[in-house]
Amino acid sequence: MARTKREVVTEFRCSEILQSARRVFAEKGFAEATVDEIAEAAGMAKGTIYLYFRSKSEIYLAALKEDMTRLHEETARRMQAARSLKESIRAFIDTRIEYADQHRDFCTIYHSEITNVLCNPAHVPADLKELYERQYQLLKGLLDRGIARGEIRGSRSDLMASAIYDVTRGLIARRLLGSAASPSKADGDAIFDMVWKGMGVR
Amino acid sequence: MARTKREVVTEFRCSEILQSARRVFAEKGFAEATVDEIAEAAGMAKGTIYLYFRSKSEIYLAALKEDMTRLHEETARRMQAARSLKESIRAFIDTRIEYADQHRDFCTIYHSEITNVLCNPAHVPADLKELYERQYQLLKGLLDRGIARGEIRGSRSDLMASAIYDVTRGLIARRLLGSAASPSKADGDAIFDMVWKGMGVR
Amino acid sequence: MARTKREVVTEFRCSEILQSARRVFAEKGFAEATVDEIAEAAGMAKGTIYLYFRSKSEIYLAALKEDMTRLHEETARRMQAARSLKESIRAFIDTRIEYADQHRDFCTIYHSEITNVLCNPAHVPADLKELYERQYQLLKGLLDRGIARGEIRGSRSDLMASAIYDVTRGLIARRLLGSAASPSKADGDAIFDMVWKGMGVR
Amino acid sequence: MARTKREVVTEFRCSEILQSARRVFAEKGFAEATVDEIAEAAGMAKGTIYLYFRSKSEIYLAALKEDMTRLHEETARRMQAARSLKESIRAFIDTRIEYADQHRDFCTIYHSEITNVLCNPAHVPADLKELYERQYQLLKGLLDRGIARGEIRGSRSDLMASAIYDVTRGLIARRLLGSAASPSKADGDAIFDMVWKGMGVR
DNA sequence: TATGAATGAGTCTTCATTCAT
DNA sequence: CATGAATGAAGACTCATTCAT
Repeated sequence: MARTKREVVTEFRCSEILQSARRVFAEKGFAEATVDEIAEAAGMAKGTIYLYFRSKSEIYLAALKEDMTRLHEETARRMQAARSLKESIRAFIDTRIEYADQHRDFCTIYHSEITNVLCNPAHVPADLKELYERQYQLLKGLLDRGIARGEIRGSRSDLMASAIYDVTRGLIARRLLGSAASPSKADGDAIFDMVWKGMGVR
Repeated sequence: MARTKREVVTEFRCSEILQSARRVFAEKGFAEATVDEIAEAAGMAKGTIYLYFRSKSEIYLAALKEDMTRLHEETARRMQAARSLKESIRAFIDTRIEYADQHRDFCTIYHSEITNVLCNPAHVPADLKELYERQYQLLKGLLDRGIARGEIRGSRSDLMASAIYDVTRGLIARRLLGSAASPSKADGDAIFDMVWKGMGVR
Repeated sequence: MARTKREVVTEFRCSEILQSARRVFAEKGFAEATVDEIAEAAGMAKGTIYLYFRSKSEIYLAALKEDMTRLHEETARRMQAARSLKESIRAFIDTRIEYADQHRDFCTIYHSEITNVLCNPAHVPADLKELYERQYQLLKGLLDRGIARGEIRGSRSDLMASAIYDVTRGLIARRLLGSAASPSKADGDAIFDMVWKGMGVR
Repeated sequence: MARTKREVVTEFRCSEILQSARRVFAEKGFAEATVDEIAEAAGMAKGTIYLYFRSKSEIYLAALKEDMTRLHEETARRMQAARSLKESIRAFIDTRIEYADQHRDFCTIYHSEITNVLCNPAHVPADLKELYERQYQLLKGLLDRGIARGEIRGSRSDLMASAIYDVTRGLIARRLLGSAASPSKADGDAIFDMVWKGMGVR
């Protein structure tokens, strides 16, 4: 039970740090952010940070990983709850838009980093790549099944999955910017409509 | 005329520097790249770099701007040469895929930076934002005209333009990764097919 | 009597700490050793260390002092038990070789520190210097008496004492290294033989 | 020729740095010395130091190595110039005493470090160990030849060499301390006398 | 008394930028 | 114009020491 208490404290500290780190990284980017700033944002001394994380990189990665995992889980959950191919794709798009609206800092970091997954894969740790890949497979697997069942006419499930992913990602980025003042529902509708038609269903 | 000679030399030096800078920035990213490396890659002394550019940032921005301008011009030229809405969109996609295949370094940098245009607009200089905006308007204007002419059914030209942009961008990123071994023609076809259907033409 | 109990506990704790400290300091040297390591080696929390010692330095010094005192006492005891000048010098050498074989950690620290007594006397606390001086006087006094009695021809008891001390010290250092696989007896014999002849006795 | 000029400057800078480093390291020891202090002592900015040396350790080692090499060369030269075994040993002792009187900083560092060669050989770079070994071999080789020629009676040339080395080292250390106000000649005489008699010559 | 989380001063090292040659 | 040595500000990380529990 004493063990549990320590664990609770540790977890709390870590999440405080990660929360502050997200803010700072989102605002400044990885390179410009300093550990001092993160510590100050978290209301603790720099040394304390190093009790919970080994390095600045580790903080960054941990923050990203935590959020990506949450996003993945939520996306997967809602896609599984869907009754049809259509609903499932819709769930993918909606989950992400909503998550982005609720975790703006995460999205800023995420979009920067995902660019690197694609552009400099050598510098990206394996577990992050895997998290990215899993998201993609969520869609690709769905589309493959749709193709197998004859629901979708096309053959390039890879490009379709990527396209859905990319369009959603772009929409979110623009919403973050504030340029898209439209309600998420309207944007999601429009995006989905395009995607759905683009897939040439039935 | 003496003036002209100097200008020619200056221009030549600048382009040498920018060329090397692209290589280095593409490989290491902005933060990890050092001016020393750029100088060495350009075969000149570090001090010389500062005769032509005021700072590391300025080099970065100049390289990016030059390429974006070229890409924009080429895209605009080929879109104007197109005979129809369909051909014009196809031209947008193809130009970019081809340009990316020929200027891999640029694309790596470009994708990183465009993410920032969207995510941290405050840190991005106005002229870069404008270049980005112009690309987007190339598409949006086209679509608006298509809608006005009744060729396209939908109403959200903004989202359509973004979607075309994003899907193309995503495709290019994946091709850079080498994952897309397929010929650019096939990928372009597939992407265009989706986009075209997604727009609900006629 | 309650007082005594506390004292016993305190003494026990201190000696636990000093024992671990010796191991750590011997392995890493003063600067590289951390209080954390000492605490861990002693099986207690870092804070506990500070209940018994004011600082890392103090631990170091206490460990050294304790051992030097013991060594001094043992040396003095055996020298006093000796029947002759010859036996007495032999006792000095043998005691030290044996002590070193039994307390390797101490010797490592001791040799490092004694160097400083000689090289940077300003940084060495007075009581340590005094302990060093006492060892030296043990020899010097003996030799002075030998000279007075006409047993030794030479006049520089200071240099003789130092030489005996230094040769013994060097031998021990090399034995610690493991390079001297020869039995301590043989090494002691050889050293003593040189020293004895070198003193020009009779 | 331009090449030569740069080399000259580099060499000059390095020697400035090493000179200051010797002072600082001698006074504070390796761990307590800071690169800032060395830079200040050398009258240059901290960054400049790093143009010539990769790390604090490298400076330390370079300073030590340079001096040890010089000392070794001088010792070897004077021993070779000697006409007899006796003169040769005398040359060993005298060279070192004189060198120490002229390079007090070096000696302080040297004695600290040599202790580590013996106590923590694992932490000492190979080239330093080799320099130490060479000094020892200078003596041992000499003694082996003396034994072979029947000039020396004993058999333990290893212990004799060590003893000569250790006695000299101890004398120097004490002279550094200022405690030995006697002229180097007198001290050298006395030491040599002991050593010579101790060896049991003829 | 014992703990170990928290602190923050202190250090090495890097690198964009300047400037004397 | 070109050079590259010099600068020094800035930042990641460590660890002796403290103190609330």
